[in-house]
Amino acid sequence: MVKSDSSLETSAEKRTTKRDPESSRRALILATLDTIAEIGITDTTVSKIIQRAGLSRGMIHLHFGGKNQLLAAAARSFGESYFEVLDQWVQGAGDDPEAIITAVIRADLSETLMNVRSTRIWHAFRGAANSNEGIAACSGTRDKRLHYIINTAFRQIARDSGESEESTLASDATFGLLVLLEGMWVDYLSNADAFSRDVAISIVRRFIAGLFPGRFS
Amino acid sequence: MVKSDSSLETSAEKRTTKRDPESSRRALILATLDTIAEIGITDTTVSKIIQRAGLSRGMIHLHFGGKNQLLAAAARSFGESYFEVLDQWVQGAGDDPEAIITAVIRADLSETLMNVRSTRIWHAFRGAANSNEGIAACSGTRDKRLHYIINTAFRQIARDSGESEESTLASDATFGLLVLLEGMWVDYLSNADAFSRDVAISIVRRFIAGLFPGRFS
DNA sequence: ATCGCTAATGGACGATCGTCCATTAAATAT
DNA sequence: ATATTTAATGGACGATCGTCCATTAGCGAT
Repeated sequence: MVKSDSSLETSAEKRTTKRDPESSRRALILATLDTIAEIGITDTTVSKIIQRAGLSRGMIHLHFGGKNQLLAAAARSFGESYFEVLDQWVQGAGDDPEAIITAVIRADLSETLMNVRSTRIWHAFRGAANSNEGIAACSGTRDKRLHYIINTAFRQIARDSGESEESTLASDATFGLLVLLEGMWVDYLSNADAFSRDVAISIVRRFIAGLFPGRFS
Repeated sequence: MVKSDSSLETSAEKRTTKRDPESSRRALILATLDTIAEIGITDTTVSKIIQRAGLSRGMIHLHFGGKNQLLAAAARSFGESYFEVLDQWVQGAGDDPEAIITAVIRADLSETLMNVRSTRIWHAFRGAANSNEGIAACSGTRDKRLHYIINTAFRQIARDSGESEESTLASDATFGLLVLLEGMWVDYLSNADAFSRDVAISIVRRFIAGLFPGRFS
């Protein structure tokens, strides 16, 4: 009711009228993420954010209640965007667990998800999670979701390979893959130019192949 | 001449007189690192640092020229401390390259090097490296040194295994190990309680074992 | 046309930021 | 004992921080 009120609504996007709180919220979150990516979370101030968004000072307090809550909302939005893309790759992989794992790896290391902007933002939120509970919550949520997707697939692979359901193989593979992907993001962050996605994918797959002989070619 | 001036000098450490610039510098760096570990680099201010160090405001400008230079000095000090410990483990491993790799893994994942304080500090400096050149320089230095140690050992292992000197095996193993260790630090940072050093070591060794059949048991 | 609601504005506020410097005090040299 | 040197002090400074609120302005309802 907040969204689809006006009589006629064009297909693409809203008309740019002066009163659009939803649009303002999105603009503030986007400006926050861009500012963090560009100058770091330490130098991301209220003034810089509203300047980039082209809005007035009071908007942050009005729509989010304060800077910290805006940061938390931005972290949540960023995490959701990540899974929107990831889920698409996973759904495209079908039901085969090996294909799912491959899709997760390819997605996580793709230009769409792993780039200068996103690695900087993610790194910043990771650090801020220690002192901002809102950020910590959604940071943990992302980890849990990713963990679940990967672990489910590995457990099925282990089961298909004759391992007992509760074998440590699946949990070891899950842990190793998550750590490897996290490390890739850090490596990309500190040296994006020298980073090769193909090599990265190859390395990750070779690690998994060591745990599941015959799989992951 | 600044250090060994006074006539008699006790063996252990300096007397705690009121004038000791070297001691003041160390106190400021230590207070900086502790503050970053405790409340994050974003909230680490000049006031908090000098309060923790028990010194006066002017000391930072006097000894380092400003806050940014103090941060850079703290990053350098932190990196040096890391290698002091790592080098000890490596030297204790002797000349066997496989033992050297094992030592690097055990050292990097040891309580001494990987703990709540150090992972928080390292994560903060990684993020700050994007906007502070001094930090970026010493951050890159650490990576280069670690890369060199690991790569040298892997190349020798590859050579002993009959691979050609310039095979990609060694560089792949180096890349994979570094990424894995970096990922472990991130994983520890976001969930120190659930982290198991033994499992971590096992995972890392299993990855390497997949690249060098018969080695790393 | 008027009213009511609320998104939006932008300046005021006290607090705190990092820097700088006049001053004090401790150690050394004369 | 006195002078010189320099580590150390702590307050002043303007800038900027995040928050808040009195006010304006856009939109639907009456």
